[in-house]
Amino acid sequence: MKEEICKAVSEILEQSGLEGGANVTIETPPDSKMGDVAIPCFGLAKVLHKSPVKIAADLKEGLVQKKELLGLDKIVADGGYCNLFVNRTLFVKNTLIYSSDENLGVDKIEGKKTVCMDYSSPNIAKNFHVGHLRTTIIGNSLYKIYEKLGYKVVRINHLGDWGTQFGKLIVAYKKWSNKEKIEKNGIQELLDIYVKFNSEAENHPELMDEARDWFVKMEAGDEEALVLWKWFKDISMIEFERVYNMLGFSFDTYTGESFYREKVPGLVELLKEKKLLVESQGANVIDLSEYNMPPCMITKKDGSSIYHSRDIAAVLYRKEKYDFDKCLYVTGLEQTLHFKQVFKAIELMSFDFYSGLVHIPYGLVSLDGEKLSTRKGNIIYAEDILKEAVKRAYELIEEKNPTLQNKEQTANKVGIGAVIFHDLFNQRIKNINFSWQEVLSFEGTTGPYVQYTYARSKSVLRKNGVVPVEENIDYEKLTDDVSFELVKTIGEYGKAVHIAAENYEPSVIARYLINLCTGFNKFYQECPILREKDDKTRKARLQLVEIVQRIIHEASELLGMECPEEM
RNA sequence: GUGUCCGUAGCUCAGCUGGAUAGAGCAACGGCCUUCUAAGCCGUGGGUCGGGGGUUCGAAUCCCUUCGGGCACGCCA
Repeated sequence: MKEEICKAVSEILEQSGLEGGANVTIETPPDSKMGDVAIPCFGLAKVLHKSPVKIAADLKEGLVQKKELLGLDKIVADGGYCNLFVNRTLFVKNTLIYSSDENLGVDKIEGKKTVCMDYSSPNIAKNFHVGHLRTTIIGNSLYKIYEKLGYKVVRINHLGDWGTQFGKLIVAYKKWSNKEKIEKNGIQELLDIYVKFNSEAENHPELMDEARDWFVKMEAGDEEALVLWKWFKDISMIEFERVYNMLGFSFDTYTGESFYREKVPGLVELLKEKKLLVESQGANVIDLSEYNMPPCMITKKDGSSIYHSRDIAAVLYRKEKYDFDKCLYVTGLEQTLHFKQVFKAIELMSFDFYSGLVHIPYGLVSLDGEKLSTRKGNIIYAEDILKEAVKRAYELIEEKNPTLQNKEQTANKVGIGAVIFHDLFNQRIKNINFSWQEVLSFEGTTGPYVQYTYARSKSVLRKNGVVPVEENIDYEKLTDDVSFELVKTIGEYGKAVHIAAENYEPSVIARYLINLCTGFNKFYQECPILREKDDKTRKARLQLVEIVQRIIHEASELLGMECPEEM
C-alpha cells in the first residue's frame, strides 16, 4: 500500500511540473488521530520553489482524485504535512488476510543461503555463569530468526576446550587434587583448583612455566596430558548439557578449539606462502600496524597455537565445510579487537569471504557495579538463575491459579521464559548490572507478561470456539480504534523480524511482542467476545484473536521462549 | 596514552539511515474483578535527551569538540 501511495504522489508531483519525480518519503504520524500515513513536504519545498504548506494542499487535491483507488478515506493538509487516513475496513481485511498465511506475513529470503553461527562456546572447567547465558540466549534467538527467514543455519558451539588454561589445570590437579575429589565434586573441584593455581602463580611464576610446558605437551600429543584433558572436558560437558536442557536449546556441532589445533601448522605454511608471517620477539605474527592494530599472533615463542590462529583455522574450515554466506560470532564486547584482527587476517589472505564475517558483541554483565569474578566470589551461575526463576514461577502459580494442571511444567516455561526475555529485551550492546529483582520480575515488560497474554488469548478461543478461516468475516466490525491499532501492529510483524535479522538484534522482536501484547490486552479489556450479542462482531473478533495468538506464539519462539497454554 | 562502546524521567531502558507536543516498564499515588485468567486495564505526577559548538526549513537523531563511565590494547580466551 505504501508503495502505491509513493507512486501516486510521484505522479502528482510530475504533473505539477517536477521533472523526474521525487524521492517521496512516507512516515507514521506521532498520533493516530492525525492520520495513518504522513507525507512531509519540507524536502520538496526547495525543489518545487513552493512553500511546504502549499505543496501539502496541492498534494491533497491530487490525492483526493485517487482516493478510492488507493483505499483512502480522508486526506488532510496539516501544515507542511499531507496526512492520509486509510479506509479501515479495507486495511483490516488486507492486513489480516496477508498475515494469516503460514508465514504470518514474514517474507522469506530468495535462494539458499547458509549462516554459520558461533555462540555460547563456554570454557571447559569453568562454571556456566550469567555471562555465558547472554551469548547462548542471543545466539539461539538469532538462529531462530535467520531460520525463520529461510536461511540454513549451522549452530556451532565453539567450546573453549584448548589452550594454556589446560596446562594450568593439569599442574593444579597434580599438586592439589586427585581422582576421588574430582569424581565427587565435578566441575566445582576443577574450578577450585584453577582458582588456586592463579592465586599461587602470583607468588610463584614458575608455576606458569610448568603450565605452558604441559600445554606444549598437549599440542605434541602427549598421552598423559590428553587423557587428563579429555576427562576434564567430559566432566564439564555434563554441566553444560544440564543448562542447555533447561533452556531447551541445542547445537549442530560442538567442534571447539581443540578440533583446530592440528590445522594450525597448515595455516602457518599458508601464511608463509602468502608472505604474511613475520617473526617478532620469538613469536610468529601477522603485522597489522598498517591498519592501526596490534599484531595478530599465530604461534607463541614456544611454538604452540593461540586463539587467534585457532580462530583463523576455524574460519577456513567452516568455509570449506559449510560454504557459508555469513559467519556470525556472538561474543562479549571485550573481544572486539580480537575479531577485527582475525577478520583482517582473512582479508589479507585474499579470501573474499571475509566480508561475510560478523562479530556480534554484547555488553558486560556486572554485579553491584563490579565485574564478575570467581575469585572475588561475586559470580552468578546460570543454573542458579534458572532454578530460582522456576521456583518463583511455581510460587506465583500456587498463589494465582492453584487449580492449574501441570504446575511444574508451566512453572518451567514461565521461569525460563522470564530469564530469556529479560536477556533479550534491551539492546545487546548495553552493559547489564545484574539484579535478582529485575530478573525475577514477572510483570510489566517481561516474558511472563507475553506468556500471560498468550494464555488469555488461548482461553478466549477455548471458551468461544475458533472461527474457520473460510468463514466470511465482516471486517468493518474491527474498525474501532482499539481493534484497528491491534491490526496495524499485526501488520508490522514481518518488518520487525527483518529489522531484527539485519541488525542482529533480538530486542527488536522482544519490543514488538510487548507492543502486540499491550495492544491485545487493551482489546481484551474493551472488546469482549463472550457477551457480545452481534454474531458478526463476535466472529470478526475471534478471527483477530486467532491471528494475534499465532504471532505471539511464533515471535516468542524466535526469542527461544515457550508459551504455556494456561498459566 | 591509543582505539572502541555507552551517556534520554528517581531506577532500567525505547526512540538514533533527521520531521509534528521525546515514549514504555519499574517505583509513587488514584480508579477498574456478580462480565472471555487483575501476571491485566485506565488515570496522575515526573525529562537542561551529559555540556558546548556546527550543518539544516527542522537535531535526542548527522558532524566537530569536551566531560563522565565501561572495555580492549602479543605470547589467557
